[in-house]
Amino acid sequence: MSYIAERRVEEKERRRGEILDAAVGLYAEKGWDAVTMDQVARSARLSRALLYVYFRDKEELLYGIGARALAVLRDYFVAALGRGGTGREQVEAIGRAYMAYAQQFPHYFDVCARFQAHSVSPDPGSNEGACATAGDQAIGVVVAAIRTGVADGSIRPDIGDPMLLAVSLWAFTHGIIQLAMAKARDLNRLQISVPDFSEYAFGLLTSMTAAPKHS
Amino acid sequence: MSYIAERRVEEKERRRGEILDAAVGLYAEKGWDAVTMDQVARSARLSRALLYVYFRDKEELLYGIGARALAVLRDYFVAALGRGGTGREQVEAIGRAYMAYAQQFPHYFDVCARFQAHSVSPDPGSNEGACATAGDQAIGVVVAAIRTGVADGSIRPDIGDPMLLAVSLWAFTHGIIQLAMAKARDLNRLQISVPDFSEYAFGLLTSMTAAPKHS
DNA sequence: GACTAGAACTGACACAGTGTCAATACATGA
DNA sequence: TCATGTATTGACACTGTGTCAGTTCTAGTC
Repeated sequence: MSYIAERRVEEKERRRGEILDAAVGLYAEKGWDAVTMDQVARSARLSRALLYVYFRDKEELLYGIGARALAVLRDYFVAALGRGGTGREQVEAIGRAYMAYAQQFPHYFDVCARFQAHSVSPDPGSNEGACATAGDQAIGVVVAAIRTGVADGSIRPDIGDPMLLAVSLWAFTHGIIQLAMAKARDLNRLQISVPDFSEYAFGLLTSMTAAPKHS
Repeated sequence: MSYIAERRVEEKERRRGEILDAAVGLYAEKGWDAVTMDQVARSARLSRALLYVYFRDKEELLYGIGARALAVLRDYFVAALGRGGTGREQVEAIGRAYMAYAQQFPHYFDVCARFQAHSVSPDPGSNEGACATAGDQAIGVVVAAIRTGVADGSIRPDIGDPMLLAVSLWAFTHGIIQLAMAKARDLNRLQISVPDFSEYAFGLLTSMTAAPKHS
């Protein structure tokens, strides 16, 4: 009796995943605005109307993708934690992980950018909650690395609230990547190569948190 | 004979301006995505079809608004130049001008954010050219302030290419404002007040360019 | 093995918005 | 007055979204 119900739930979950797969694939291929629900339905081999059973509307589907994107990002951050020795190196590794992530999954970064730019709707029951949770976890990883750095002396002790620093670094790094990804053409017009810019800006960032040599 | 043609051109320009006025008003009121060409037409008191004589499509209209937005931003930057004594103070004043601008004209900042995020189409004949020009002028103001600062010793001399620093500062500041404007709710959830965050992050930025006390 | 309740699924519809075009109104100069 | 070109519009075709009544499928009941 409840075997069945259980399997039903599983299959529903699996299908939900298939829809997301299809949507992500199309997103990566042509960008979100150019993706139609009909294409998603075809790609997932089901009728368009059924999509609306699984996702209230197109935006809800985007939130579903966002939850995935942020979960992957969090995993990248966690993996970066292991790469650095000192806390400061960990923070730097997280920053580089964000850049690598954006290069590897431009469409995921695009979702992040959308969330960064637009205020999320205050509907707590939906996929948006999953986004917020994954986002909080990601920022939590940064905070942990900062705390480590302050404790081991690799980060200036006067940085104040680690959460404030974490959010600031996030904003900065996000700004770098966004500009580097979207404005390659314009940067070149200003005689700037994209890797040069990224390295330069990132160098500025890391120098910011360094503990002074002679305390 | 050419009196007439001249007046015609003027009137066309004026009407173009009226359309932009209407579009900007609606943009400020409800956000770009919710603005329809029909609303713009009604607001400017002409038929929808005529809009397409003045602007190839809705995106072209957005570029028109963008050109305005960036021109206003450039003027803010220029005005800020006069406020600071040293070059470093000028740079800081420009940053604060950007923040004030975003607060005063959220819709204009929104346009800037759109351009920051999405690559511009490579069509050189259109309004997009005006955007690029105004943008270049704005960044030029920052570069000038940085040069002043390096010359008068208020900015560290080892900052490298002023253009690189200018673009980096732009990216950082933009990142701060974007997060502060869109994520007020989330910041509060993380126990962070928006003004605190802005001041903190901005402080980090300004400390970055400071010349060392004992060179 | 029929019967049924409910879940999964779909075709067809209504609606909203964009961009286009043939046709009309208008103004100017001959 | 007419001819010519410009300004303007109503109506249309098209695309995409979200909804819903109705059909198909499936597990449980007798």
